[in-house]
Amino acid sequence: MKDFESTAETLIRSTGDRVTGARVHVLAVLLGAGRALTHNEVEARLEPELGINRVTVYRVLEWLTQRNIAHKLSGEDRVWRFSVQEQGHGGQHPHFVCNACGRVLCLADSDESPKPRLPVGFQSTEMELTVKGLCDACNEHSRRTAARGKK
Amino acid sequence: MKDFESTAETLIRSTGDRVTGARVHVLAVLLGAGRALTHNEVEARLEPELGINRVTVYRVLEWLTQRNIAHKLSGEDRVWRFSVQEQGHGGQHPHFVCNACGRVLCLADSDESPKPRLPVGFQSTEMELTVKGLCDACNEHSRRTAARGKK
DNA sequence: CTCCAGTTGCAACACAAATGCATTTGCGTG
DNA sequence: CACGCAAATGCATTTGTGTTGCAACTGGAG
Ligand SMILES: [Mn+2]
Ligand SMILES: [Mn+2]
Ligand SMILES: [Zn+2]
Ligand SMILES: [Zn+2]
Repeated sequence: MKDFESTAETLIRSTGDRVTGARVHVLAVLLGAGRALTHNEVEARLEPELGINRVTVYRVLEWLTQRNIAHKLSGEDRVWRFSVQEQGHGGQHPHFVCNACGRVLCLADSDESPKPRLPVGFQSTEMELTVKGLCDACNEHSRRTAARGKK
Repeated sequence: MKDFESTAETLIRSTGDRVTGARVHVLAVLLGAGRALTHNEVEARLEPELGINRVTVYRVLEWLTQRNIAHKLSGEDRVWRFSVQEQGHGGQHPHFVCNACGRVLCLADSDESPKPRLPVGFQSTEMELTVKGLCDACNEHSRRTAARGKK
């Protein structure tokens, strides 16, 4: 908890921009999440007595993205998800989305480059890979359900 | 035009469901587009005198997706885009998004499978690859602008 | 031609995200 | 430490996409 807040403060201070309560608390939430969070999930994890406004959370998340402290990604549910830029993950890295619970997380960079053929005149600058499937929890759950059915 | 409409009618009739004006016209628009269109783009290309309702367009696009005549994909702008399922493109295929004009189109399937490493307990069922860059038109445009700047 | 399940139109709704503007605050300066 | 002000925030309102409930309409089977 407190640990995430001090890490957050350091990261924010390093940008040269203002260190505000909202920024520290929002970033601390992201640091402690271990996965990509929606705006709503971030807001739900902020203690209510902090009185941080909904719009402020939006703006802080946007600011974190611009400063490359976090990155945002769009999902099938038309909702932005934000995740801290973990070290070891390059600027571009694949993501995983659980088809059952919707969890989203960043994956380690794979060395390979698929590079599909583009039409003539087209030029590629970046690439985004999303892997879909079942996360550990949902996988375990479905395994157990199947076993129970067999009995 | 008329050609797309008859193709559309054939495709729709083959589903066994009702062949309605809205379905024929919406599908004809998609067939003539050559790229993925948003709901708004589809609506804009429908002649106003047809009097096809906004909600109907949504429902037709959804129906086309369920019947695998079209497929929908989510973009960074939180807007669904619909594209006819072209033959030669498998159920899963990569997509291209132009960073300048936002054009979205389907790419031919690449034979390679990148398969990034997943955390333990995770299971992958499908994968989505999006290539970003400049389309032919925007590429040409930026090339010309650069040349003019040099002069 | 008749009938009715499937389809459509319309109004209202849901909900993430953005915007305008007044108020507050972090922090550099003296 | 108090001051000043650009940056940040809170609040109300708006925007944009997509959805839902329900009454009216219609494609096409019989
Ligand atoms: Mn990521
Ligand atoms: Mn496609
Ligand atoms: Zn899951
Ligand atoms: Zn373009």
